[in-house]
Amino acid sequence: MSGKKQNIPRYRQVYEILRKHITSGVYREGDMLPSENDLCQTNGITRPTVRLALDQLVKDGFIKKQQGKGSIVCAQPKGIGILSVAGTTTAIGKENLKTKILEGPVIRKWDDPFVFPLSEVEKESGCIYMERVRLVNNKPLFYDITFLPNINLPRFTSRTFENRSLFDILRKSYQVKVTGGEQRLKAIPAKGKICQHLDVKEGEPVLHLERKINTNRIDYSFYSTLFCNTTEHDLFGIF
Amino acid sequence: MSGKKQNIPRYRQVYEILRKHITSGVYREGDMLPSENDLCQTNGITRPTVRLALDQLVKDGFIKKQQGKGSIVCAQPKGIGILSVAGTTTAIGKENLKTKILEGPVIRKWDDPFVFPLSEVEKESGCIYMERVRLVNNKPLFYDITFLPNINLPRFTSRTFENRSLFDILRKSYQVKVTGGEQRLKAIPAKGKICQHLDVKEGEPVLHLERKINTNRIDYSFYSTLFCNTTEHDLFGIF
DNA sequence: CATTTCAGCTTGTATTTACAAGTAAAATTA
DNA sequence: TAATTTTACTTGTAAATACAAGCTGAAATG
Repeated sequence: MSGKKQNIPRYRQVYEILRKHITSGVYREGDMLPSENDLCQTNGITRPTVRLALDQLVKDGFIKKQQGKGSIVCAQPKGIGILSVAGTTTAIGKENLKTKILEGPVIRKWDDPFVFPLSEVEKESGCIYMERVRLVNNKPLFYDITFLPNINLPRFTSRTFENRSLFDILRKSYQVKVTGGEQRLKAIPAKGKICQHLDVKEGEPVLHLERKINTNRIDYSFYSTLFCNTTEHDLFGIF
Repeated sequence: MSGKKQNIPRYRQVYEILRKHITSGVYREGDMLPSENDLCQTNGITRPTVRLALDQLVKDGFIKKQQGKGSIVCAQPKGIGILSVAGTTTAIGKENLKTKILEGPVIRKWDDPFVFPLSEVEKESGCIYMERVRLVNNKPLFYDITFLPNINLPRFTSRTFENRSLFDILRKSYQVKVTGGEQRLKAIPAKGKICQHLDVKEGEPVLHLERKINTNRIDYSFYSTLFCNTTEHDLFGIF
């Protein structure tokens, strides 16, 4: 036997297949996807199941649907897809992205007060703290401070994060999948560490995001404070 | 008879009812919604239909679901929900929001080049141009420039927009519903008209959004350039 | 009494079936 | 030929049904 027999839903499997076909160029911008009935036959499933897969693709911006015609493949966004669900790494592609660790991961107390309300369990457990800088073409783009509740993440602080995706590590080593979250953002003048890490002048406008990121573990969320230099790249999102 | 007999899908009706119950406080943060089977009985529909309504509520951030337990009502965001689908008006509530028209709506040519690629039809038709300022508690928050393709919107330029929601007018008078869109954002230093309209100092950081907004009319999108003073309010979004 | 088992609830996934509504091209009609 | 109608496709909405999987509390067990 090859791998462990997982129990991934059929609609999820079909979603992954179609997504791969789109990102790898089997279907290109403007192309029609096979009709829902075709996809039923091809994959041996029924229409409601196919539609679950397609709904997800619509939500992620890969296709748009038109009644009476079909599913049309969309252009892939060129910006930085930080606003949609997916880590930074998948959003810009691994080629030009480097991750530098500035601090941590270390276990420490939460900031008090913290930007988002914390449960008692979270407060007691303390947090895993990490500071990173993401560079695109060797220029600093994100200055990212991550806070993870120190709950059931054995040996986390001794792992290597340099040039690795946090989301990937969480998913593959701890079965923690990101399902969504909330964010608030504003434009602020750069100062202090932000200037230093993003290589911008004092007072220069930078984007400031505060994100709460939810996972498949009920009541397990983690938090990220993010500063972004948007002079060269925009942030991109669909809604 | 009261109004015209419209043909709104059942799942959409149920969505509107539940949404109203949540926003008006019938259900409060942390409350459980009735179970899916209860909602079936109450509304005389079946589970797949109920689930369509609930899916939409999840997407909009009103509830979160947990297998084995139920649907839990979420806290309503306090920021400005500009990043999710819905106009600014519904996002902050009508109470404190005023809209001031600075210019238009007038029919004119598109900017060339335009931020988003335009189809030939859009280019030929010209655009309806409008500049507005949104004030919260009488302080300017958004400076909004709207571009609508001049296609099949009779008498649009002679309508009154002062203190009215553009999304509402489009939906009620032209049956144009917003279905989603894409946006790119960055932090920029304020200058010129932006300083003037948002009442901020030259060089002060403001948020700059470029949005393409899709509708239920196929191939009908409109565009919005938005500057936001985020010193007092953040922008809020879920993903 | 403490622990385990189980029954009854919840949401998640999936099938099958049916018809409505929108699109486009073929077939018919003037 | 040109305009109209039909037909055959597409996606959208909806019902009825079934079982899996997760949660909770009551009943049975040690």
